Amino acid sequence: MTIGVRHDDLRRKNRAMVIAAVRRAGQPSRTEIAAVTGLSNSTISTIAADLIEEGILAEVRSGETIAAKRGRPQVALGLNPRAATVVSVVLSLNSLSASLIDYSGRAIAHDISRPPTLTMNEGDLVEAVTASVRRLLARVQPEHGPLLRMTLAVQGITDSDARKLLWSPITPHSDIAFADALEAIFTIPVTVENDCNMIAVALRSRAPERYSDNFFTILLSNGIGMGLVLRGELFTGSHSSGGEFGHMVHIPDGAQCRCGRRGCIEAYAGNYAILRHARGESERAQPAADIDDATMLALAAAARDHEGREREAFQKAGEAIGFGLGSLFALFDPAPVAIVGLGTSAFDVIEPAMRDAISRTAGGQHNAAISFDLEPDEMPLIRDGCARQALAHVDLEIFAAGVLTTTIAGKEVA
Amino acid sequence: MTIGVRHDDLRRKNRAMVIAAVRRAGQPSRTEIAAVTGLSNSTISTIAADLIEEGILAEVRSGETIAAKRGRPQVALGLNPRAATVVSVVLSLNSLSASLIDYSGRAIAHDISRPPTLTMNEGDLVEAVTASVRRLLARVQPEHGPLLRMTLAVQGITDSDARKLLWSPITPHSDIAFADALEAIFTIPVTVENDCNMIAVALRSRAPERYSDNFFTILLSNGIGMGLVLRGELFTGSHSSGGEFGHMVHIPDGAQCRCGRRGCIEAYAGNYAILRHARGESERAQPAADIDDATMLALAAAARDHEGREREAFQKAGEAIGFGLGSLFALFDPAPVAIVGLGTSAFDVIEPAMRDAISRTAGGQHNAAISFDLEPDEMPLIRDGCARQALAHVDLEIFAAGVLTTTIAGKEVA
DNA sequence: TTCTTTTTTTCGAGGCTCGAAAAAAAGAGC
DNA sequence: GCTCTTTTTTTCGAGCCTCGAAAAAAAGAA
Repeated sequence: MTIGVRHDDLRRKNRAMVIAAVRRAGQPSRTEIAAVTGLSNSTISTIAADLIEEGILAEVRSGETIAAKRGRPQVALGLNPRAATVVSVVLSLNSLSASLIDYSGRAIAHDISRPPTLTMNEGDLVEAVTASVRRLLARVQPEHGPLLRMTLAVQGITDSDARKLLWSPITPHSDIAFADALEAIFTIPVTVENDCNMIAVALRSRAPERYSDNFFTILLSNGIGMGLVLRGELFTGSHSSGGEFGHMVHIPDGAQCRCGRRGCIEAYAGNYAILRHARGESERAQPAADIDDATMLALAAAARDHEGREREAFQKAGEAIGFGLGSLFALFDPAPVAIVGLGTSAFDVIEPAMRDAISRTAGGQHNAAISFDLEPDEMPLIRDGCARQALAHVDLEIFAAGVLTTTIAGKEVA
Repeated sequence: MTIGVRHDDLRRKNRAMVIAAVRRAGQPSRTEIAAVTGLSNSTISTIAADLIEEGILAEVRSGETIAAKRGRPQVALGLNPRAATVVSVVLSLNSLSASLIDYSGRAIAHDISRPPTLTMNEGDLVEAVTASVRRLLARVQPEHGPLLRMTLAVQGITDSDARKLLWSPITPHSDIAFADALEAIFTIPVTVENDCNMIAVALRSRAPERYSDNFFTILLSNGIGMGLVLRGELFTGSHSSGGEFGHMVHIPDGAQCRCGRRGCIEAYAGNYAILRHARGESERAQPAADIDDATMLALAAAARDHEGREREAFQKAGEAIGFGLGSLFALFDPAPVAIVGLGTSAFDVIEPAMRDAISRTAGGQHNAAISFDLEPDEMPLIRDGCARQALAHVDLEIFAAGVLTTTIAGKEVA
């Protein structure tokens, strides 16, 4: 059952809230934080003083703060960029990108490489990641904060502890224990996350007014991925990474899907499915593993240009996604949807069929009110979401706990 | 954003936790509560003393507590049945049942009537409910606790505040403001809840070891209802009552559904759909509004007895439910499922087709591990869930807040 | 009757938040 | 340039809350 609230939890939670308020608002004053959190000025003052002394926050005295009002001017509080650093690694098909992020969320350095993920063996894949992170760290001056967290985003399914990659389209191998391997080398906590989930995290922090309570992010690429946020929290299922929108059933016993089953949404809306249909191949034809962007852009151009199999293929894709979303809306009520990835470049061809499908479902009653945000480039979102996720862990698990205070009270001088 | 934790919230939360622990465990001792909640013995002792003084808990000195061990015997704590009463009302097709429940969850009295809901006008429907509650209360001796809450369960869709019935198959009228009407008369807070959600609440309290984190309850009757519990909390969508499993899309542009759209799961698995198929009617035939139990039992018997359209109809139903569950499992990972209602009487005919369908979906990999609980009679579950829901409100909003203590501290003697 | 054992209560210490008051840091007015 | 006003931030004492240790209570065991 729920565990009791102990006395020290109180301070920990309120510290976390102050940090979160600063992260969200940018550079709020103590008074603003008090207003937002509902705590008293004196409490915020005390907590802020602690956090500043611990080097987590810093007073920002930029020349132009706000309109010079009468009265004592507000002192803006900001995250101290040197309080910590985190590493955000994005591993995708034939592509690997590691970034060092400071505590305020700014990128310090990147390391980008293009390992042939489909043909590498398991050990080499892990080695590629560690080598990339090593290069990244070697290049950095020591004046940045201590490295406290690493998050790895991969397409595919992870275990519920976010420690292993159970299955991924980028490699034939399964059950790769990335977190263990990386933790052993870099001696900091590591988690392995699904890429679409990280996109959702990024969108929430970028546009909280739109993406807050319930929303979906859908990644259109060779496969169809989904990030699912319910009640403001990432839903990742009870066993694996959940949210397998692409493998909801569209047509029972329908087209052959990459997953081995038939009729999944992905088997109509994934790049391979669109290509297959455009080429006039059978619905049972074996899915292609990797389709380059140029091919898909050419298909989209052809679909836009004239009637024919290409246009039909995108319409089928739109229909599959539309019925899928309709089912989601039946379950969760209409919620904001973000469509991410190269597939957005063909969205004008996809959208009419998609909306038509939605309007034929239970979610369709709000069809007009449903709007789709398009984000063509998923990479920056994934990287950003990864960083946010890692920073959130640092905030909650390390800085909110107030290690320094505890140590002083527990062992050292009074 | 999340609001700060204030000092008095602490006591309120811990009081709520003690009450919850007693409600869950039955008659735990103070020591057991301390162990379960992680709070110290002294804290539990203080809180328990307060709650006893306020008449919320009571020491239970039944002769046979537990095996007489050495040492000071544990004193069992129980909910004081007279601390409060709540009313649980279940309104379904041509049937209305109101129950008075004491604070310990035991039913004190019932009032059962059979109003013709399909033909009544809106005002009469509200009047039927108030009259039933009035009869119920009139019959009760005054020695029971004060009436503090009422919950009304109805099939259909409610608004997000649980105050109105937006749509229901039991009446042609819509937007019925039950909560306002009842609150005006009985001067206690009232909420209107979906029946399947209340089934989920009941199951969680009856078998928490099975139904805790994520689970689904599916009600098979003329329509198909669902209760959805995610992360231990009822999910009710952002706008309406959500969880419209029956209106997820099974076959795009398929059979005519009662909701006016086509291809919904319900259009294959609802009683009217099964009857329609068994009679050899077209998939486009208008759904029947009310089918009596005997007809459905006869269909099930026929299906069990010999091959033919009846059996085929139930198989189609199983397939629709199976693919729907497969999609759910793709989204949420496999989770316990409870099948409720008269439809369970035909479950032996439905199950093979259902399992076969699930095994052809992404959720199918765990097919063997998926077990279905059957609960033929939904009424006691709905009634019980309603009562639990009302009691939970009393626990959290009234008793945990400690009105008495506040009053004393705020205005009266010290 | 005395000793053990276990549960429950009591009591003082230490933390935390709050409100009120004080201090600080500006602009406004003359 | 000085004083007044306004707003933000800090300080301080009061009041709760939880905790651990010790005491009290309530049995069975010897």
